[in-house]
Amino acid sequence: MTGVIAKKTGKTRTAARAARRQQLISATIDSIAERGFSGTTLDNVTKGASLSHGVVNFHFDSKETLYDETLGFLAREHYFLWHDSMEQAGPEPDRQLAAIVEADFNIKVCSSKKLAVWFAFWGQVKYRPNYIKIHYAYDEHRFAEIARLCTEIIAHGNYDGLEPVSAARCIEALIDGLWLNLLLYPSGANRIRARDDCFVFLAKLFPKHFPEPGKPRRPANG
Amino acid sequence: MTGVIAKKTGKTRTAARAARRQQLISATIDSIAERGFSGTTLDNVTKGASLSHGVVNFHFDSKETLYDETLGFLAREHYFLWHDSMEQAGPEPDRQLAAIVEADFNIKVCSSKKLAVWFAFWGQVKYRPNYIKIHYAYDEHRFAEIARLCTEIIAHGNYDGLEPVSAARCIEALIDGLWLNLLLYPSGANRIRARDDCFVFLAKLFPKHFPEPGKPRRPANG
Amino acid sequence: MTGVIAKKTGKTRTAARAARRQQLISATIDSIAERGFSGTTLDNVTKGASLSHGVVNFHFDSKETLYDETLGFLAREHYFLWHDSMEQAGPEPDRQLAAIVEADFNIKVCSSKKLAVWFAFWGQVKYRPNYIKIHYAYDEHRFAEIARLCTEIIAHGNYDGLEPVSAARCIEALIDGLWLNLLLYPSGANRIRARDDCFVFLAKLFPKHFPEPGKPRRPANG
Amino acid sequence: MTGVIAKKTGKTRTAARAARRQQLISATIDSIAERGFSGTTLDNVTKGASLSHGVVNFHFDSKETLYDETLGFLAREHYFLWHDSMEQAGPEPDRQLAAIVEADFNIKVCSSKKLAVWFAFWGQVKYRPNYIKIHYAYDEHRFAEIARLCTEIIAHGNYDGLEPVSAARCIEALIDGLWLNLLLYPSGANRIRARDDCFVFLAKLFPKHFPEPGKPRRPANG
DNA sequence: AATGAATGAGACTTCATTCAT
DNA sequence: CATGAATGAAGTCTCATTCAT
Repeated sequence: MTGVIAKKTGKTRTAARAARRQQLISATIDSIAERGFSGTTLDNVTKGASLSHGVVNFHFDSKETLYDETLGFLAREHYFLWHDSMEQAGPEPDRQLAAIVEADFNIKVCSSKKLAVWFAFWGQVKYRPNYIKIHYAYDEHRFAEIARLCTEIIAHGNYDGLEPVSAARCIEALIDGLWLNLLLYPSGANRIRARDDCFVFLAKLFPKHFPEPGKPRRPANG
Repeated sequence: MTGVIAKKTGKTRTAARAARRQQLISATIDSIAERGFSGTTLDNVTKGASLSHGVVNFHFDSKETLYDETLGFLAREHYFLWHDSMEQAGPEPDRQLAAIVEADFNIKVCSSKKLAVWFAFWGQVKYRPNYIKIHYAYDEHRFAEIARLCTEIIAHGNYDGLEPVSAARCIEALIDGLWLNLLLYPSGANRIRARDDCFVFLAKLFPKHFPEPGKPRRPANG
Repeated sequence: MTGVIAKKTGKTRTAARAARRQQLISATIDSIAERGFSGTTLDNVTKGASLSHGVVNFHFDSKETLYDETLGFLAREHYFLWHDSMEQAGPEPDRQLAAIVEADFNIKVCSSKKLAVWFAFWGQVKYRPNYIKIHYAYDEHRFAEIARLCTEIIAHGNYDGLEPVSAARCIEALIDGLWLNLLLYPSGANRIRARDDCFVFLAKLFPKHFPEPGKPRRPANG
Repeated sequence: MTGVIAKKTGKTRTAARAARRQQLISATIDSIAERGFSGTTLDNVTKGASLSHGVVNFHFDSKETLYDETLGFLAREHYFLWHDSMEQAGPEPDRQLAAIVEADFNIKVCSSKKLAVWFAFWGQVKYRPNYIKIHYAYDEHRFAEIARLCTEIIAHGNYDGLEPVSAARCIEALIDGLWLNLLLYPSGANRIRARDDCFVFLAKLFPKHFPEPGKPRRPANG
C-alpha cells in the first residue's frame, strides 16, 4: 500500500518536477524574447514563471544549464514539427519537401518571439560550444533529409546539372535568411509571404515538381 | 604661422581622437567575436586596445553608444564594399548583381570574426531599437539596388512571371542564410562554396544571364 | 499548526528584515557623522554594520533611498522625543514649551553625532527635494504646536504686542542656531549651557511664566 | 625699458591670475548652490567659469584647496559686510548691533544661493578641520564684537541679571537659526521678516534700546 | 521541495589629477 | 599659461549562486 502511494507520490513529484522545469524554460524563452540574453536574469525568469527566486538553481545546475535546455526545447519543438509534417505528407519527395517548408513558417516555430530567441542563441553560438552541439544534434538530421529529398526529386525529374547537396544548402539558407528578414522587419515582412518566396524558389529549382506561383500545385501522383 | 600651428594641432588632435575611437571600435569587434556580447566588458575592450580603463567613457557616452558606433562601422564597411564593387562592375545589371554577391563573400566582411559580430547584433535587434535603425539606414538602400537590378534583368531577359521584388528578397535571404551557415558550421562550410551556391541559385533564376555552374560566365554584351 | 509556524516564520522574517534595515540606517548615521556625506560609501555603511556589500541594494532601492529613510528615522526620533515630552508635561502651556526645549537638548537627539548628521542633511536640502519633504512632514506639526503654546501663554500672561507666530519662529530659530553652535564649537559649547540660553530667552519673552536664570521656576499652577 | 614692460606684464599676469582664481571661486559657489557638494565636479566648475578642464589644478593645488578658498572668500565677504556696516553706524553700541543684524540679512550674504553654500560647508564641518579653522578665524572676532556691544548696552541700560556673553550667544544663534529657516522654507520665509524677528527679540532683550515692533526706533542719543 | 535573505565578484561609470602639446 | 586627452582609483549597483529556515 505504502509502496503504491510512494509510487504515486513519486510519479506526481516527477511530474511536478518536470512541470516546474518546463515552466522555467517557457519563462526563459519569454524573457529572452523580451529582453534578450543580456537583459535576462534569473529574477526575470522566476518572476515570469511565478516561482520563487531560488528554484532555478534547484532545478538546474546553473543559468547556463537552463539556457542549454531552453535551446534543446526549441530545437526539439522545431524538429518534431517539421519531421511530423514530413511524415504526414505521404511518400512523394516533393510533397515532403513542401511540408517541411510549410512547417518552418508555422506560427509555432516562426513567431516573432521564437525567432528572437533563435537568433539570440545563434548570436552566441561562436563562443558557446554547447549551443552548437545542441543545435547540430537536430539540424544534422534535417539537412540529411532535405538532401535526400532533393536527390529523389532530381532523379525523378531528370534535373541534370543540379547538385542535390548544393540545392539542399540553398533551401536551408533561404529559409534561414527569410527568418532573419522576419526578425529584422517584423512590420513589413510576414510569414505567408516568406513561405511563398520559398515556393517561388522551389519552382525555379524543380519546375516539374513545383508550380509557378499563382498556378495550382500539380496533383498528387501527377 | 601660429595660425598654421594651431590648425595643425587641431587637426592632429582630431585625428588622434578619431584614431582612438577607431581603436576602441576595432577592439570591440574583436571582443564580441571572441566572447560575445554578454562576455564583452569595457575592461576587455580597453585591454584589447591597450588603453586605460577610463577612455571608453571619455570617447563614448556609454557602452551602448560604443556598441551603436561599432554596428555603424560594420554596416558602413559592408555598404561601401558592395556599393563600390557594384559601381566598378560596369553598366550591365547582371554584372552588377554578381559584383554585389562577390562582395558579400569577401573576406573583409565575411570573415568568421565579422560574421560572429553581425549575428551578435542581430541577436539583440528585437529589444535594441537603435540597432535596427542603424542597420536599416544602410540596408534599405541595398535592397532597393538589388530590386532595381532584378527589374532590369527580368526586363532584359523576358523572365515572365518573376516578381523582381520577390526575387530580390530571395537573393538577400539566401545570402544571409549562407552567412548563418558559415557561422554555424565554420569547419565544413566555406566562403567560396557559399558564393558558388548563390550563383547556382542565380543561374536558376536568370538562366540567360548567369551560366550553369561549371560553365564559363557569358561574355560581356554577349 | 502549520499556519502558526508559517505566521511565526513570516513574523521572524519580517522582524529580521526590519532589523537589517535599522542596522543599515544606524550605520549610515555613524558614517555620515564620521565622514560626512561625500565620504560615506556603501562600503563604509555595510562594513559598519558588519554586513556584506550587496545587502544595501537588497533592502533599499538605492543609496538615495537609504539616505531618505535615514533622514526619516532621525526626524521621527526627534518628533517622538519632543512630542512625548510635551504630552507628559501636563496641561499647562509653559510647562509644555519647557518640555519641548528640554527635549531638543536631550543627548538622544542633540549628540555631537546626531547634530553632524542633521546639518549634513540640511546642507543638501536645496537640491534634494526629498529631504525637505521628509523634514517638513514632521516639522510642520512641531511649529504648529509651538505656535499654539505661544498663543496660550501670551493670552494667559497678557503679553500685549507679542505676535505668537513670530515668537514661535524665534524660539525655533534660537534652538536651531544653538544646535549649529554646538556643531561648530563642540569643545567650547555644551548642551546644558545651550538649553539654559534658551530659557534666558524665554524669561525675556514670557517673564511671568519663565523665571530669571538662577531663580527657581514658578511652582505649577502658581 | 624691458624691465618696465616685464613689470607691466608681470602685473597683468598677476591680475589675470587673480581674476582666474576669483572666476573659479565664483563658479564653485554657483555649483555648490545648484548641485551641492557631492554634485559639484571640477568639470562643472570650469564649465561654469568658461575655462578649460585643466586650469583648476593649475591655479589650486587640489579640489580641497579650491573649497578652502571658496569658504575663505565667503567668510571674508561676510566679515567685511557686517564689520563695515558696524563701523559706519556711529559710536553707539545699539546702533552698531542693529547694523550687524541688518548686514546679516543683506541680500549679498543672505541670498538663497549663499545660504545654500554656507550650510553646505557647515554640513561638512565636523570632519573637515580646515573648514572650521577658516570659519573660526572670522567668527571669533565677530562674537567678540557682539559680546562687547552687549556688555556696553547692558551697562548703559542697567539690564540687571543679563549675562552679556549669553546674550551674544543668543543673538548669534537666533540669526543662524533664521538663516536655516530661510534655507529650509525659501518660499514661505523671507529676509525682511527674518530680520524683523531679530529686532523683536532685541526689543525683549534690551527694551530701553530697541523699540517694540511697529514703533519707531528711539532717536539717537535719546 | 521551496523560500528568500545574504553573499561577493564584477560590471559600468564618474572624476580628480597628471601631463604632453 | 592653457588645453584637453589620458589615467586609474573608487563608487554604485546588478546578479548568479548559496544556504538557513
